[in-house]
Amino acid sequence: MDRRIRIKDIAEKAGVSTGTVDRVIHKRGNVSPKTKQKVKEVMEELGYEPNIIASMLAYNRVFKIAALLPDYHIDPYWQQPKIGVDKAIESVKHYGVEVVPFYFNLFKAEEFSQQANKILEQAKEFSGVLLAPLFLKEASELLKQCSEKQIPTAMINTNIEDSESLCYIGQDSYQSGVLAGRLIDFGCHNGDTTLVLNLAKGVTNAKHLLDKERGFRDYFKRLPEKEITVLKKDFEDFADDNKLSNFLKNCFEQHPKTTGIFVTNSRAYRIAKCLHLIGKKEVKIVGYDLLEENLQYLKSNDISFLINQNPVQQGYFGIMNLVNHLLLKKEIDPLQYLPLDIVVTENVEYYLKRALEFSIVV
Amino acid sequence: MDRRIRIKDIAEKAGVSTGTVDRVIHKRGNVSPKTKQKVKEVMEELGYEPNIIASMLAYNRVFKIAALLPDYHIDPYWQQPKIGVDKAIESVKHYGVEVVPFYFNLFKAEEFSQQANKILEQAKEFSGVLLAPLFLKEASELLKQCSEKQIPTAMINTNIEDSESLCYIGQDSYQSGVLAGRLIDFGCHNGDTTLVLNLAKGVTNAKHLLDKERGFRDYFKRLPEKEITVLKKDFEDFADDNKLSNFLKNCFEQHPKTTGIFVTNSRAYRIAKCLHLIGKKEVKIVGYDLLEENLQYLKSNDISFLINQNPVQQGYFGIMNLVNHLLLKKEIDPLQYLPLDIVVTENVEYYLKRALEFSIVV
DNA sequence: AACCGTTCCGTGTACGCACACAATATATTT
DNA sequence: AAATATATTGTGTGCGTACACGGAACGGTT
Repeated sequence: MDRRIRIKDIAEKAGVSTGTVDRVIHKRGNVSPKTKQKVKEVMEELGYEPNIIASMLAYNRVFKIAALLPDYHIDPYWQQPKIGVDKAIESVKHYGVEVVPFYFNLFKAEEFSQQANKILEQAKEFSGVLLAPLFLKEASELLKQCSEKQIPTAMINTNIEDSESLCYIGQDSYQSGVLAGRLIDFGCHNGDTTLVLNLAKGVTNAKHLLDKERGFRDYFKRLPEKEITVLKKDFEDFADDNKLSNFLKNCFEQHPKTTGIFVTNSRAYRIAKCLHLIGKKEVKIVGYDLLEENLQYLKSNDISFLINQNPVQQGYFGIMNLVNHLLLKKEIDPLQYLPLDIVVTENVEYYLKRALEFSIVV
Repeated sequence: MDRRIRIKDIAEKAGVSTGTVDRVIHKRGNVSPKTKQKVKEVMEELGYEPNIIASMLAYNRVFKIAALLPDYHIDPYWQQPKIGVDKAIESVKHYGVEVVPFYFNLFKAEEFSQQANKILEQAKEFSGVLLAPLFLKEASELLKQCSEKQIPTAMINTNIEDSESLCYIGQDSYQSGVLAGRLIDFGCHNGDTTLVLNLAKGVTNAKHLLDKERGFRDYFKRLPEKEITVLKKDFEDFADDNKLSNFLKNCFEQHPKTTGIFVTNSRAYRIAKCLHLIGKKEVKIVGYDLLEENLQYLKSNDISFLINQNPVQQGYFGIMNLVNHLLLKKEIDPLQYLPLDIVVTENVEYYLKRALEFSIVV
């Protein structure tokens, strides 16, 4: 009855061959302006929509995508984007998509560059690149090179603005800071102090961390009824119980009215543990990410809230956007903010389950 | 090199024709036990995985799915699952999937039955049924009939347990009640009263509403440090400002220490409006769903929290699960709880955006 | 041995598109 | 005007699978 329009139908109606229609569709040139016009008209009139299935079958080529991500042996957080990437591969392997992972130590910019160069060396191999551009300078360079070579790139976790990247998938750092403010606020009283804590090696003034802090401060600035002091601290030796405990003790001595701590990355569990050690139980902690270590303390109510960065989805959508762009020629939204999920004991289970089962396949 | 194994490869290695392999794969019979065994062995050995793309192209048949949903003109909430359904259609239309909607008045069980019968009449047409089984008795009947006719069904919004349905996609009602308890608790003090309010026409003792209430009560039962009184009320004339306001006024007179109201469906905005009218500003409201009407009051802080039921995803995954089952023969998880998103002013934007852009296509 | 009915199996075509190659038309040069 | 280059168009094959059709093999009956 109302079967779908095929290339053949267009060809017949336009009085040309399917080859010519094909050339018009794929802009392969070698078509006279007149027939090109005619074909386009007929396509418009009949409302042609390509049959992707048949297209894919005939296309018969492998798309290789490079994925440049932090080594998840070094930071467990990065297992999660990898899970998402794997799910995506599973979903689209029928389309002949392959993903080649490249890992770097997330504390070493030079390793990032090294792996980036590896990718660039075999650039002809790759139809797209997924990356976590943790290092501004080094990542910008890679993005530039890819752009020159016409290789689309998708960024996750960290956004490098004004880059030529196809898209960024991740969270709105500023707004996640604002949200953290709101969450800390639930346990705050007038005159309290609250601490923004960055636990990281090396003084990483990464933009997304600064944005979080700014959002956090802005939340409290906009609060008319309460006066809250916001302090910002960095601490590098977060892996050492003693040092971290002492650091925290010091903080409380200097600022005894500290009632909330906002940990700007996934290491809130370190704080929860050390607060336990030094016997501070009433301090509210807000942190990021559903790591196993964090979940324990969330369940025991030592961590009040976790903000979920949806890392699995970041990996999944990163690949999917590249595929949609490359195979389906879809328009890609350059800025794709994922939701800022508020996670408490009562709803954590479902986020974990989703992260594992997440697969929309087809 | 390591190209994928085709039917042809198996045929050659097994010393038979592709037709025979095809018969084995599709269990069409007419294959001697011996060759059948041989073919299976070779498939196993070579690790055959069907090329879905080619399969779909050759299959060349239309899958019709019936979607039995409440009429969204009567309750705006139901626009959202429809959006999800439409997105799903968009994603899989290339596979020859068609969805035929059937709408019923969500306040009239007999309309549900009526539309269900329409579907059953043309049962041979449909390869699957998506439904929101709002009415236990009527829906059970439909599910039974479909099961007998071997038509897979997917349920959203409301779960009918022990039915023969392929899957349920929605939220865990009980746990969403628990979560609501936690959220109301943020603004509660010892000795306060809190109100569970069901705004619906007809005394719908739907199971999922009872579950919500039970979860809510259980949350407060488990609270050692506070003593909170939980009241449950139904009110039918929720569309009438005056009646609802009077009803609320009455409640506050009888229970002056009421500090929180848990609205068990998407009509929290009605309460927010009437609290405004009667000049009660300090009462916390927790409700469901990101309806336009609710969002206004969320932004003005008259509603404290909204729990997102992910209605768009319900529709989307409902269709997708049927497609995965029918086309890809995937194993389907019979119980798929979606996350219980806690929505506040600071993160609402991203949930709205996701609902609109949500589409994983491919 | 001829006939018939099963059971079993191979061949061929279609699905809609991509692309290589062949074929024709048109322009340019000699 | 012929020869050659170039632009334009048509044809055919392959992608991997599904399925209809027809043929071969086999067993049993007369």
